[in-house]
Amino acid sequence: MAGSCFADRLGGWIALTSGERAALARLEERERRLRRGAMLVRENERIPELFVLQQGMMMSHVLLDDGSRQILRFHFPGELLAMPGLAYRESPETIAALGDCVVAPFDRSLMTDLVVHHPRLAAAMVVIAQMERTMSTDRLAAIGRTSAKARVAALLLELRDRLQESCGAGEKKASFTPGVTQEEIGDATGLTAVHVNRMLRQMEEERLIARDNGRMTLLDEGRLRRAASYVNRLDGLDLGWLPPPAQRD
Amino acid sequence: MAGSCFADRLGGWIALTSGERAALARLEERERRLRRGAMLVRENERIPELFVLQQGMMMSHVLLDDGSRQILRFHFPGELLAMPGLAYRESPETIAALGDCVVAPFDRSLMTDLVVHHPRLAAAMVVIAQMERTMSTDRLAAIGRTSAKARVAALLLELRDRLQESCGAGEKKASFTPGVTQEEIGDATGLTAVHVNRMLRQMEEERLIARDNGRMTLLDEGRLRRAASYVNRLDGLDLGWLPPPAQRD
DNA sequence: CGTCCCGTTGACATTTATCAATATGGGTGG
DNA sequence: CCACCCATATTGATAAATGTCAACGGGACG
Repeated sequence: MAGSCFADRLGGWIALTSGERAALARLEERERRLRRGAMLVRENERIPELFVLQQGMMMSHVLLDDGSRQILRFHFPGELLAMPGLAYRESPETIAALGDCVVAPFDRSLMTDLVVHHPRLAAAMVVIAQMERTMSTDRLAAIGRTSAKARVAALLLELRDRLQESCGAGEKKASFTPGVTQEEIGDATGLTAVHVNRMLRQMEEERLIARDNGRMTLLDEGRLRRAASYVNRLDGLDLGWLPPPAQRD
Repeated sequence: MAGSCFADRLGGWIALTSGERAALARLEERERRLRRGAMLVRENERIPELFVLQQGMMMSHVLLDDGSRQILRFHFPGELLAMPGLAYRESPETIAALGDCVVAPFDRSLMTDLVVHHPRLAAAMVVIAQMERTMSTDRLAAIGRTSAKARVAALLLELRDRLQESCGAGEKKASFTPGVTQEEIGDATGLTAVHVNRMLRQMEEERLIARDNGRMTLLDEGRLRRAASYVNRLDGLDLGWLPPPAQRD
């Protein structure tokens, strides 16, 4: 029975006790399937539950008055969804499936139990929130102050790194399938689909990337990384302050 | 003595027990004064401690290779600084004083104690992190998908709202002193100082705002709010899932 | 076999940046 | 008190980056 996607991801950072694993498994007792394009949570609507993404890729976005869309974050298996529900009555963002997905819905009250009985997991929630905040501010700086090409490059690197992490792959592969359209890349980077296309072509001509069908290969990752001033926020963690696991386990 | 700036702010959202107040007071036992322009934490350097901002206004920013700057967030009294230190070994951002400031430094280990002995405060940390993430994504959407005028308007509204909250003021005043230069507004909104100036002038001509010396007055807040599609993220909180206070208090 | 979504390309428009010059005002040393 | 100086604000002329509109192709899928 699958264990827990979220526990598997956390387990990559800290050694979980069996008691902690049991508590996390409770978050994923139910499951819900979503078709490509389905909305899980809608902007400005009440947030009934939180979710663990088990399979597939999703995104959070907002729609502006003029109909344009800003994608705030892509989500990969093992991540928690709708976390703003821990602060707000209504969702500040829409969460939708990029492809067919499976999510596990759970009630906020389970989070209450977690915080009370498993302080170390509570601390892990704080850590995750800080990581997400940092990735969000990285994107902010990219959109505010870097060129179109740099933004696209940064997004490609981020997608590659997060894709690989969620697959639990060992070493980094230069080749991967982004799984997002050029329009989605544009909505994530604050560009138009047309301009994203031109930037990809330009990067192809400069031998920074190669494309074949939906597949993409990073030909010169060092140069790409510098051009984008990209930092992988899945690295460089320091969890030394986390408390020891709860005693009762 | 002095109590705790952070506790005072938290107290606006949840009724703190005396035990909780005592725990929070430990975060502010030391104090450090900063002059305008002083750096508290530098990008890519080790994060020695966390801080509570007690007096003055600060900002977090990053510097790009080409020398340009992106301001990620403004900080007001009662806020926690350097929270990414809970996840990363090295700071992803620089934190600097916009004017003369007082901060209280404290060790990460105090956060560990807090999480273990005061689950409700641990939950509050998660809530704060979600609020900051949401404000950050609001800015992201503004920079990615709205006009220069809308971004400036949104920033003015945000500064006003947060300034007032930190002063514990009751009703909203239309008139306030932003306390930031046009260049800083530009670096926060992804614009140049020159263009910020033009946008302010234009908003003045349209009778959206009035300026007198450093003071600014929002003449038509409704229109401004719509033009910026601004939402005040200090409102709309739902903390219903927070656990009860620890028993030993 | 049609249709729709996605990618691609060109011509042109618009927004915003860049560069340069001029105020303005407060602070500082003489 | 005065002369100067620095940071900030303001304005105009021009350039660069990116958006908009329009058209076309290919592949997936019903």
